[in-house]
Amino acid sequence: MEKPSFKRRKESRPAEITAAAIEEFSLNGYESTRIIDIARRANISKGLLYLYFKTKEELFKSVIRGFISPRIEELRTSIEESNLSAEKFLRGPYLNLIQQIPKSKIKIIVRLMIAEGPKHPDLVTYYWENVVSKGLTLLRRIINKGIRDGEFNETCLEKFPQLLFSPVVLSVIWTIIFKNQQDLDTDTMLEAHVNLLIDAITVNK
Amino acid sequence: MEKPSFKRRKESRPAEITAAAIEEFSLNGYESTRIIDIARRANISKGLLYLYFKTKEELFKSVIRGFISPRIEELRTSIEESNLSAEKFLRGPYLNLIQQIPKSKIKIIVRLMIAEGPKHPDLVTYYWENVVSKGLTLLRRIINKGIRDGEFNETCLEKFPQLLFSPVVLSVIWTIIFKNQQDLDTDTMLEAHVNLLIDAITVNK
DNA sequence: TAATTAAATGACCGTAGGGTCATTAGGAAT
DNA sequence: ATTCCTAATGACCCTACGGTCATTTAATTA
Repeated sequence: MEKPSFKRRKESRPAEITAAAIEEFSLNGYESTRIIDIARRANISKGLLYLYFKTKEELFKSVIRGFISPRIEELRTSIEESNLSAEKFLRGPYLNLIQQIPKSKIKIIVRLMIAEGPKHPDLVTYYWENVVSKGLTLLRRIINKGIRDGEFNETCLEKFPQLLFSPVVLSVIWTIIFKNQQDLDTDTMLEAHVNLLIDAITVNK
Repeated sequence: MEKPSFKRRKESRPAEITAAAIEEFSLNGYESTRIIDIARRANISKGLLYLYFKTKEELFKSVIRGFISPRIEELRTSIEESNLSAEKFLRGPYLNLIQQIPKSKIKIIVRLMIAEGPKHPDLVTYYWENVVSKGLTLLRRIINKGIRDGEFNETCLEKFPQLLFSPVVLSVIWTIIFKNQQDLDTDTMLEAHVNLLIDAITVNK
């Protein structure tokens, strides 16, 4: 086992820096995070960080984008590769996916988008195009399939697929803000929500 | 019409300062808001602001509390003073109340709590005790009334009253972040949501 | 092993902004 | 009118931090 040389590792630096940065940004938000803290966490000097990232803002954007991008294909394939009925899909893979979110680091992104979004409009655009609008489209596709197949009634869920997702947003925010006040069993709550909505839109037998 | 004297108005200063502060904080969040900007908006000098508020942090907390408190009685009375059936209450006063939220300035508070909460835990405690836990209790009361009266099935909504509220959270965040990407008809969406949930939990005839 | 390259350092700079305080001036009392 | 009190001012202090750059030092080449 060789002890790591802390010198001359041009290739691995950017990844180490962004990894350190997401930790720090998630702890303190954008403004309160100091470059020197990120550098120290990455075991490098401040100057070296500026060799790889021109400004704090550029580093921030790079962090957000790098964090979101890997998740997107994951989401798309999970949705597209299934041949389940709409109801089975919602109760299975979809429920499973949204149950992961409040436990994953994605919630950091949600908080940062809310807190810093208004000051970084191009980040919002990126997030919209790569996550939100794609997600909405996929949800809408599922609902429509259910309607076509006679499983679901004509429903306003097709107009507002957000309603399928809204408790995820609440869960994420809850776990960020109120974890010291009251725990929330997000797994059970999200399952309950999916059940309720399916009950509401399923064609009566 | 007398032109206002900008001198010696000890009584009205604090209110003027907090009014200016909420504007600035809602524009930029806590860290990025400069004291001098708040002072200028209130037409006073920086020194005078510090005569009424010892620190930026104290001013911030005062702003949040001052903004929330007036809404609380409003909420409580709206809920307690009604003798409607549970279903009628949800479709009427409750829907009406939540439809106001994404259009009101309350969303500023939501954003600030998410962005700054982790750094101001006593504010979170205040918000929890005065808004969230009270709201949950009241919602649970309505659901239970519906069950007792035979309107609703035994339902997990009683365990997770948050589900009745979650699209409000989504709406608020949506209107803050994505207003430049895509408008959301929150009135219609919230109505659709209440309808769906009531459909799901109403006892079959 | 000497020369060369570029990765890495950290002292330093400039500025922004929270907070202070000596001074000014409005208004009340006599 | 004179005196006094205190609301109000804004110049100033000080620290924090984003960003720079001359210098050092690890690897590479000959």
